[in-house]
Amino acid sequence: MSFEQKIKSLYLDGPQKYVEHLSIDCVIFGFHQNELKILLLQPRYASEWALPGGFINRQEDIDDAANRVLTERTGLKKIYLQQFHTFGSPARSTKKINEHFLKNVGIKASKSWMFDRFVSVGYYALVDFTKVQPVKDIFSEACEWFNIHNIPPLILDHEIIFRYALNHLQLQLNYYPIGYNLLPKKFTMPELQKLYETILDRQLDRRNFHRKIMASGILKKLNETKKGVAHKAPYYYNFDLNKYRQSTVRGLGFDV
Amino acid sequence: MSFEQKIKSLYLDGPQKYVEHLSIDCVIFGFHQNELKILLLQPRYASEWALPGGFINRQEDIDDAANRVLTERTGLKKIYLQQFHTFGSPARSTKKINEHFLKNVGIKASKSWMFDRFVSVGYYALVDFTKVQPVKDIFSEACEWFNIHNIPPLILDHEIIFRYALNHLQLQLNYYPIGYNLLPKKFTMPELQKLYETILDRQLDRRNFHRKIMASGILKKLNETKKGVAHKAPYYYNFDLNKYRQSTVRGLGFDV
DNA sequence: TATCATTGCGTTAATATGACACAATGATAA
DNA sequence: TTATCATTGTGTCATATTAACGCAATGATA
Repeated sequence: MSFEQKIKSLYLDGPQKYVEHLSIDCVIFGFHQNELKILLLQPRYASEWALPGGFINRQEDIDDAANRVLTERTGLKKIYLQQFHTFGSPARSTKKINEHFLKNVGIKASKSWMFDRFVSVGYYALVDFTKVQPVKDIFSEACEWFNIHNIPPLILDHEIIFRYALNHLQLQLNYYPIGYNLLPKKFTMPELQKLYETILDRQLDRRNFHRKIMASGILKKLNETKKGVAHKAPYYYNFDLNKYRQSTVRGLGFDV
Repeated sequence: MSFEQKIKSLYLDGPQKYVEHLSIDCVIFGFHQNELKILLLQPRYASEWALPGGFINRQEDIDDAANRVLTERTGLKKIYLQQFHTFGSPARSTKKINEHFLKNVGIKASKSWMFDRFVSVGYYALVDFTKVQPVKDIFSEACEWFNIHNIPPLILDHEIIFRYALNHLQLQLNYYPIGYNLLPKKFTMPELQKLYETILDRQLDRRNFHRKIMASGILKKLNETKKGVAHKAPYYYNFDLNKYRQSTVRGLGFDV
């Protein structure tokens, strides 16, 4: 199917395949070089960026739909995924953006389910940055990582959605261990600490962090140090998956 | 408009007024006689009960829709309301229940938006039990309070929705003060403690509870004791609304 | 007037937390 | 080869928080 055919089919016959008025938006977090990043798409013919999103197949669970979107954008399967909020302002319509897009593509459509209001279910995902191969969708001309402190202007209420996701992630940090999904198999203590600091957006005491995280029992110290590093070489650690999954960790007392 | 007309209009012309495939479900919590209760509806011609719910007007914010549903069922306005999760299994269809209902009412409708799959946004509300006047909706023949430990069989996934709401409320207790919406203007310390114990489903030490809750500064002790009570009369308290609203209280350290 | 379950206020020991000290490490540069 | 030095691993200590429990005051009831 040609690009034009795909677009036409989506705009005109979408309701045969998808649930109308409903969409998914995903905030995909990755951690790289001590920076927390999210994956954004740039829609064609638009100046603003957008969160990766998609629609829900008529016979599909919304969680599955979110997983599908994620796999499509990152190439990863079995991703850590968490629903956090549903956004349902009546102003949530991409009518203008869609019309602008269609005009540029050269397709005429006076009516479309895509012009309607959409209620969007927000999910956030934690992924291993190094394993992601960003893939743009049919509407987009770019798919890139952005540091969470340097987000470009976003369409609609996508910035609000992102803020909600980040806040949810920060609160989550108090109740569940995090890192398994964001870090490589083995990592150093300073790396893990940086991850926590980046998410919480504040400094933590190195020594107290070590004590707390070890007391939770979710880490196993490996008999191996990082090579080729200036100064004292830190040990590698990995997660004890059994304990990791059991532990609600009762947070680590890290408040936002 | 007659009952039959209303039903016909809803089933056949609903999409003109409401957003298809989308609904609201509300878990309405009330506290009475040291018991935490929720408000349930019994749909006509059905053996199982249901959470109060409704649809979203085409130009209505979903939060407003939830507020509307709540006001309709309880008569209360400006209720404490919190979105907690969205339920989107493709199995969420009330087709059979609807067909059974229509058959009993004597209305024929082979097709209806009401037979479709619904994605439902879950809200929970905290209300002052003593001020609620339960009002049943058009589908129902009863609207009653049930102790959360004695819930009758519920339709669809409504029990799961209730469990999610309760869990969310329990977690909330760690971060925000609760009680203003669930208790009368003035109340005693044992009453407040019972509320916390009921929500958390475990006993708390009377003296430690007193100390913690007073340390948070959200209570004002009134110069008045409860009358007509056996044994030592407890003092009345009320909430210091300013401090109540400011305080995230950093929980009271009450974990689930 | 004595009883007694309940309330209000207090104490203490155990534990958790925050702030900081210091030696060990090992690549880098003199 | 050796000194330098930023960084890591581990420990200490004062303070704050928490859990567990004691005891006198209250006031309706017997």
